[in-house]
Amino acid sequence: MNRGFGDWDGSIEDAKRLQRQLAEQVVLRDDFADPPRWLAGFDVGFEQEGAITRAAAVLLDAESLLPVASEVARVDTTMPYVPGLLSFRELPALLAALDRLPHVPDLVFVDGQGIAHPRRLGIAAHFGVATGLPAIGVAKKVLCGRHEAPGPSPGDRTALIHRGERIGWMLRSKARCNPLVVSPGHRVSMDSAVDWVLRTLRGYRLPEPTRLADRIASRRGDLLG
DNA sequence: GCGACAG
DNA sequence: ATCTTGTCGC
Repeated sequence: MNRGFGDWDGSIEDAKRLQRQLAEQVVLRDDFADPPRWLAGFDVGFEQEGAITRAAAVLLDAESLLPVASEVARVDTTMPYVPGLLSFRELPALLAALDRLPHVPDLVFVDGQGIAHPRRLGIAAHFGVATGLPAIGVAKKVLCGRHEAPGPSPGDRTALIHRGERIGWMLRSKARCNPLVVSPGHRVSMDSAVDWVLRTLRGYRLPEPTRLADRIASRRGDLLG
């Protein structure tokens, strides 16, 4: 394919048109190695007052959840942050980081929404369609949709609904912590999306793939501590 | 028209 | 996202 932006002309309106077009290509069924061998987590941070976009990619062994590699890619920031168009700002850096990993992951976790998006193409879904890789979106806040508050225990969840459609889950990953917004991105079912987030938790609010990528992208240190 | 609004 | 230490609550 290209780089994930097809024939986008650079305008806001055309970006939305492309999102609706790419959203039609999203696959919401489980279609990845069973069991997956390699997992990967992705997140973005910024340097120089936002002039540079820094993407972090961490590869983990699916069985042990231990990181086996981590890469950082820096690219010039081109677009401003616009709610609903996040991927147009961050996807280029994420793809650059992906290219640096020593192995192609079997399942990817991206910090942000999957299909829990106004046009069903959050950054995790865009990443999935652009790369063809199975992806799950793990966000810290809701972009759109309504929901009931999930119970207090880890694992408790409620449905996130937008315009009558089921678009994701509100998941309590850890006691006394705000719930996560989990939604499938590509080649992953609604149920597997939450199951995999739960299976990769390590006592923190965020699942390991995203938690580790977060630390690196935000310049807090390496894979230790 | 008004408020909300991933990172 | 980012600027940033201690502090309140469980």
